[in-house]
Amino acid sequence: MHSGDPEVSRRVKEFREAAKSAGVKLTHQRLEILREVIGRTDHPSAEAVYRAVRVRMPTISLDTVYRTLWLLTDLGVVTTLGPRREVVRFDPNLKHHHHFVCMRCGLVQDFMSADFDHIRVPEALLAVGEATSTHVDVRGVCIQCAQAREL
Amino acid sequence: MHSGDPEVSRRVKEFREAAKSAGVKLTHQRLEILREVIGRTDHPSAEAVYRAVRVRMPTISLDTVYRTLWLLTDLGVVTTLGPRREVVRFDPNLKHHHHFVCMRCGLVQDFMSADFDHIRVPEALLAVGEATSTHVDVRGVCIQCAQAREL
DNA sequence: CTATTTGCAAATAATTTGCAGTGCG
DNA sequence: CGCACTGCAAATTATTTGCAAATAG
Repeated sequence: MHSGDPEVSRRVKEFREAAKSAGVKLTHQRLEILREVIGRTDHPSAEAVYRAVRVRMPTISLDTVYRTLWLLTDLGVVTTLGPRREVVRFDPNLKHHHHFVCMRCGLVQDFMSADFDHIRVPEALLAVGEATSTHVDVRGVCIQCAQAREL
Repeated sequence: MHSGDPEVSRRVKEFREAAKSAGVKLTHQRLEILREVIGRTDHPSAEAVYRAVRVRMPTISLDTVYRTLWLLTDLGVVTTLGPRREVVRFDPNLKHHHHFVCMRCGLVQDFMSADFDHIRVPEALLAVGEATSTHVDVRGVCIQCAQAREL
């Protein structure tokens, strides 16, 4: 995927519109960062985006990259892999299990399911690697948060 | 789950054995930390374990909690939620997708699957919350790492 | 006894923030 | 032309490490 890619121009245009309606300025830095992150499939860290963009724009700073990536996230143009700012959390459950994750409060509840332990994976994955196990994240809203919202 | 729980004693015994065969000492601190983490289902952070253990053992330090939790992880007594030490990574793919994760090199490859988008979840989850979407993590070894291992 | 382990304090790493100058609309 | 944005440097937060004293085996 390079800069001339129609997908990239489509997403850049999408961002121009989102930026306008959010009253956000279109700076050279923001466009470069956006082009870089859209053109990648390896889920880069802020640092990795910084290194790549700096080649074309040597004066850019790492904190601008951070600020811009969070801005893009807030505008719904990109997402993050896993939750924002994760601290290490420990899990005493050694059995193969799955998670229910509450999108409101971050609750993570384990559950077992023999069906989920070995789901048949798409044929196309053979080209990526060999699958060992499958883990399902069920996202939703937990009972407590659902009740709090009803009030 | 409290200290008298048979499950806790079973796991403590398991740890005593693992510790002996690894040539690791059984300190008061380690046993308290182990009891605390085993007795919880909320996947606590090191900080949370520290706060809880400090009630019974006021002189314990946060770094001992960290060292012990990683020790327990290395001994295979507990695991972590997500990979060790995660940096934020950004994902430009806004479509509902799933991940193939290589356990060797950390590669995360997106893939689509309409089947995986809405798997029927176990009835028991109704007691936990309302499910909105399902996301599958397929763990395994990617082609590159598999080839490297063959050499 | 003596090698591990602990607690303290200082070091790191990733990320965020305050501020003065710069540039988009 | 004014307010949002940038770059720099300094602050924060989570986690790790060096070291002298404490302790398990």
